[in-house]
Amino acid sequence: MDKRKKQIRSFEVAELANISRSTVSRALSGDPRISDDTRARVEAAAATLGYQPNLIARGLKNQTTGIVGVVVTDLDNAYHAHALQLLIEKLGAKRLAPLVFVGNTAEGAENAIARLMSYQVDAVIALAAPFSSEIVAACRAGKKPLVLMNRHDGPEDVSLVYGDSLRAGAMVADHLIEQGATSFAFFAGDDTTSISADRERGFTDRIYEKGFQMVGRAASRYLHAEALRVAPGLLASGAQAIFCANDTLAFALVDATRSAEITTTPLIVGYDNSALAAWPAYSLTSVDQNLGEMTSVTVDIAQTMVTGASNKARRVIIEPFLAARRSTQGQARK
Amino acid sequence: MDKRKKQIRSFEVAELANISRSTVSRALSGDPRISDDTRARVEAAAATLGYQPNLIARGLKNQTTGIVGVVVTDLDNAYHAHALQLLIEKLGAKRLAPLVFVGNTAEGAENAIARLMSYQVDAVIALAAPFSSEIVAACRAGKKPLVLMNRHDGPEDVSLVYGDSLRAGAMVADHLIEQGATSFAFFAGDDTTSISADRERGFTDRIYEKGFQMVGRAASRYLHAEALRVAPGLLASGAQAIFCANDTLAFALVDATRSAEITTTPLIVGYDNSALAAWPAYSLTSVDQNLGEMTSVTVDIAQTMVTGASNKARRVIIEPFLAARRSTQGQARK
DNA sequence: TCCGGTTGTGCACACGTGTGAACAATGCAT
DNA sequence: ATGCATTGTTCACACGTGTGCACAACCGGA
Repeated sequence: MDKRKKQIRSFEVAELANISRSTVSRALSGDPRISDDTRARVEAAAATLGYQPNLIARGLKNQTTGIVGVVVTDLDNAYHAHALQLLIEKLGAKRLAPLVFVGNTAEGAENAIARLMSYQVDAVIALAAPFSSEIVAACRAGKKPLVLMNRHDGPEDVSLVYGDSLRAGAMVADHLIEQGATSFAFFAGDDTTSISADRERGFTDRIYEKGFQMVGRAASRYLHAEALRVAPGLLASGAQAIFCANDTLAFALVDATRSAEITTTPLIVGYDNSALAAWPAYSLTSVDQNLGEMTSVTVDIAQTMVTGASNKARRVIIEPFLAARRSTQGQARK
Repeated sequence: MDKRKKQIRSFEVAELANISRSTVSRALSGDPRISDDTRARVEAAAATLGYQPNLIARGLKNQTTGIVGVVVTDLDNAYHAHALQLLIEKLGAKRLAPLVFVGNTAEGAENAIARLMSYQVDAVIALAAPFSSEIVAACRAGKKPLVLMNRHDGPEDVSLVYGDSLRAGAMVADHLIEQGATSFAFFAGDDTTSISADRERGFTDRIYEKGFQMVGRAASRYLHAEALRVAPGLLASGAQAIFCANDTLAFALVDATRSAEITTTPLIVGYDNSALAAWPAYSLTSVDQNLGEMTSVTVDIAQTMVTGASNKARRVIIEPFLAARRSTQGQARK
């Protein structure tokens, strides 16, 4: 209807303060050449009019928008959803705005990246994106800094932030050996990234190093239903302790132990320490990747690149820790 | 380093095609006044150069950015996370870009909205935002259309999309009565929105209408740990069937029945039909709000307002349905 | 009075795009 | 040959902002 009621611009502020538009800009940006009383007058005028600068126009002029593209896949996975939340919160705290795209479908991914670049984002954060090669190419073409979360391989010019999967695998092995287990198995995921493979390698290397044997292995996509079908075969291996590449797999495995008729329940360890792991229904021992620190470091890197303080790609490894719960207390679970 | 390698603009395309810049713009936007062969030439040039229009500049000129602000709270709640994922996907399918803000902290909320408006979003979608009054005020001041998801009250000029909680409550009551229950209880949430209250009213009204009695009631925030502390008191009421305002509450209630020493486990119904409800560990009967349709309608409304096809606020009620599982099969659970 | 320095402000341009209006070219009828 | 409609293209401006440069005002010293 009366949509033509104009948005208030810096011009209106200048008019009210009896001053030129450029002085308004300088006063609000803290230019030292502006006298204190005119600055006060400008600020008063801006406040009464409720002036908010148009960040689109500013972005066009300054060639920097304050927008960070975030590419994420599979938000059904609680771990990714939590990471996204932390990213959004921490970007917001640094006055960066996240433009989020979900790239599940392969065709949508290509498209999403193109649109993301069209919006002149200052940086791109990709979270567990399987199609990262296109992203890398697009960011390189557009000269945009790129941070990959949860991947440990990539070209020289992209930043990497990821958990120390090898060390985590070793930690889990030590913990299970301490609890008295002597035969072991691994429940793998189907990552296109090699995250699952690293967890497995760190685990098995330590097992062998300590003189024990791996007696079973299975793999499944990170879907509860599918993992549930695969689980009985893994349980049949008779392993006393099973390390799962992911909490979802671990929950399915626990569910399988309940429905199947087995004499002894193995010790079970998951990965991601999702909220559900702490619930009494599972009380699952799980590796915590320290997502809080991981996301903090990620946005720090992104911001550093944006402000131009440095454009050197960095790679940071985050140390995980183990949240031990009932699922690895051999005696308590008879 | 060599960051001064210029981004290719429409000017470069025009240069390559031996044509003026405005003709490039018209050719790509499908203006019928452009001859077919020049259009083909322009498209070829754009393709070889990999031209992607600068949406920031376009947004400034057209006064419409294609960006939709999404405000969400509490992404830890799997239900919200899932809704956000669907919103992002469906906005993407309509070529709208979601700028996401999390407004958990009250101080951050005010700030987030201001920045959101500064980015000249075309519309705002608020998902279960408790601080909606500020959002309404900001959108009204900025003349931006606003869609509230999962709220059934609001001013005349904002659109509302929400599930029919009263009907869902009645459906649950009918289902439990069918299963043979004769005494009932309700486990309430602490919504600032009145969603939980509606679910309760629809439920109890039907219970009374059928001549039965409510014998218990408890309330908790939507946190597993807190709900777990409250649950035993509710179980002590001896109700044969308990309807929970939320799956999280229901899961806690189920956990409580396991740890406590009770002779008969009540029938339990949750709300949201989260992924976990289908897992065998709980197999929880739950109300499905039909999030797919809800989010579709929401982005449809947003898009309609953006394209200017209509600026009349709409309110749409989504019909829920019941996913019945083992938790309400009286005989199977002895 | 003139000059040079300091301090505060305004003019005009640029960012990359879309679009109304003007204009060149062509065909057709008078 | 001239007027007129049609078709394809270009010119010039606007969107709202930041900023280099010029410039006004003022002061102190010669």
